[in-house]
Order: sequence, then C-alpha cells, then structure tokens
Amino acid sequence: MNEKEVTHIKVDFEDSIAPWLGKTVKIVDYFFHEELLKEGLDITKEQMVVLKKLHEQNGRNQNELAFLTLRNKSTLTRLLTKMEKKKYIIRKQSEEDRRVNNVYITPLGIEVYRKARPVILKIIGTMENNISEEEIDQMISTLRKIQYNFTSQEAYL
Amino acid sequence: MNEKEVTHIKVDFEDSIAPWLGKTVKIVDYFFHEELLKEGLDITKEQMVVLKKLHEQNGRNQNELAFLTLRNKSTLTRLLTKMEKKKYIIRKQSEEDRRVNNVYITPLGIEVYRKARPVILKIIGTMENNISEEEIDQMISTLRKIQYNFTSQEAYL
DNA sequence: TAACTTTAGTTGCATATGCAACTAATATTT
DNA sequence: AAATATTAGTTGCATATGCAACTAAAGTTA
Repeated sequence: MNEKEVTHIKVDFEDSIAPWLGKTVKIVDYFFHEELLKEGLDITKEQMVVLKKLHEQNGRNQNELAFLTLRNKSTLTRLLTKMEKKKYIIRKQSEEDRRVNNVYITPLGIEVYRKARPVILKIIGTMENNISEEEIDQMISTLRKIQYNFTSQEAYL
Repeated sequence: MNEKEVTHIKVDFEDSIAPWLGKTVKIVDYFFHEELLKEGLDITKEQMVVLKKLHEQNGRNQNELAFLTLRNKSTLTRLLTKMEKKKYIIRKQSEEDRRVNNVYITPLGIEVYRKARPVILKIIGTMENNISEEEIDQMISTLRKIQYNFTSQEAYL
C-alpha cells in the first residue's frame, strides 16, 4: 500500500466497528485493483460494478443504474462516458421518453466482464479464507442491521 | 443518497461478504459527510482522520501520517496543503533531516477536532444501535481475519 | 393551450485518490 | 571524496465522487 512500512508507531485500535470496516474495505479494494492490473484488464472496480449490473439486467437507464450502484447520477454519467469510449457499453435514447438513455453492454463489454469475473472470485476467495459459513452469515446479518440503522428514517434524526 | 429511489427493481443480494461491506461503508460515509455539513464544520471525513491522528500523536511526519491513515504520500501531501490553508495544521521542516516535514495540529485545528468529535460519536451510536457487544466483537474479529488474509504475504499469491 | 413543475441526463467546480516521474537531501558504496 | 542509492516530499496525469446549476423533454395545472 505504502512504499514503506512504519513499524515503530503504534496504530490506535478503536473499540468501535467503524474504523475496522473502513480499513478492511480499503485493503480489499487495493488488492482488487492490483489484481485487475495484473491481469491486464482495462477496467476499474467501479466500471466493473456497472458492467456486472448490465450483464444481469441489460438495458437499464442511467437513473436506475445510478440507484443500483449507489452512485450519483453525475458520477454515473461520467463513468458511462469512459466505458462508452472503450466500447464496453452503448447508450440508446429511449423512443417512449426521449429524456431517457437505456444502456446496453456490448459484446466487448461481455468479454471483459467474463475475463474480470475470475478476479472477483479470487478476491472473494482470499477474503473468506479460514472464515466459517457461520461467521460470514453473522457478519452479513450485522451489516444489514447497520444499514438498516441508517436507512430507516426514524432511527436517524 | 440518490434523488429518487427506484423501488421497482430487484437488487441482487450476493452470497459473499464483499458487496455488503462496500455498501455499508458507502452508507456510513454518506451520513457522516451529511452530519459534518449539518454542523457547519469546514472539514471532510478524510481531513478529520488526519486531524485525529495528529491530536493523538502530534508532530508525526508526512510519511508516518500516510502510513497511519492508509494513504499514498501524494494524497497526503495534498490533504495537508488544504488543511494548512485552513490553518488546521502546520508543517515544520525537521532540523535533523531537512527532507522531513513534521506536522502539527494548530489551536484552530484542535477546536475543529473537538467540534467534530461528537459527530463521530453520533455516527457510531447510530451505527451500533441494537447491535450487541458480542456481535460487535464478532464482527471486529472477522474483519481482522479478512485483513490478515490479504496482508499476510504467503496467503496472497 | 399556455404556464408551471418535474424528471433524466450533462457539465462546472470541488474533493479525494494513486502511480510515476521528479527534486532535494541524506546515506551508502567504491 | 566522489559516485551511487535511498528516502521524503511534490507535482502531472488519470480515476472516481457529489453538489448545484443547467438543458431538454415530459407531465401537470390554471
């Protein structure tokens, strides 16, 4: 991650989940990115998320894609522009409503997706190494609760 | 998060921890950012992390701070530049080694930190609402394992 | 129908991020 | 001592991100 490890400093260990969560995601993201590079795939983690959604549900419009990938619509606009330049996706203006762009994965996009999929599986494999099914289920259950704590409106005032 | 919720689409629920982790962090980050804004604090989450470290361990150099906050040194350079402009920190060139900048939190920085601290506590409170001590410990334990899976070199080849 | 409102998507401005190439200073080697 | 290597920090280029203001199209109201 960093060029040089600074081993003589104590990292303060928090009592709360928050810093652990953030740090874990950073580490996982870092290795995911590194693996994609290693495989010579011209795609980022974020673009992969969009490609995956399109692979599952082709033709979604930008608004839907932004929602599904937890992104702002402006961010998505720019992600799609880059992906369109690389010919992984195409935008098609809807005929019923000309404000809407439906987005489609291209054959090249599918190819890249297929090549990148093993990388995801590898990362997940590394991640869940030596972690039991129960632990995984427990973790997902707790993560769901946390999400609920924020997204159920009354809880957060 | 997004202007409009698109409720009629099914979100695919993964079997793996990975997407749950990422999504949870995104949601927590979003609310943290929103709270900082609400309180009128002129500071970002990322700058807060640096400020916190300095509050605990004042005078660390940039290299150490980058390591402690899991950031690239170039990212840290620019974060510090912004924070220095806002007079939250100052850089002081080390006398022993003139390549090194030691970084110090200013009185204004301490003030901002003190004001932002309750926001962190509030977020952590919301987050851990209705979650037992055991669940939290279990979660941290699993997160540590995941981190270990990536950072122990042999495991990742 | 005309005026107003809402919606989908884009763009300007700002933040954060990392890699690679760079400068300056220190440390090491020959 | 001079040449070489390493280290700390900065900067150029690229990515992703979100807010707010914008355009164009569609929907609603007067």
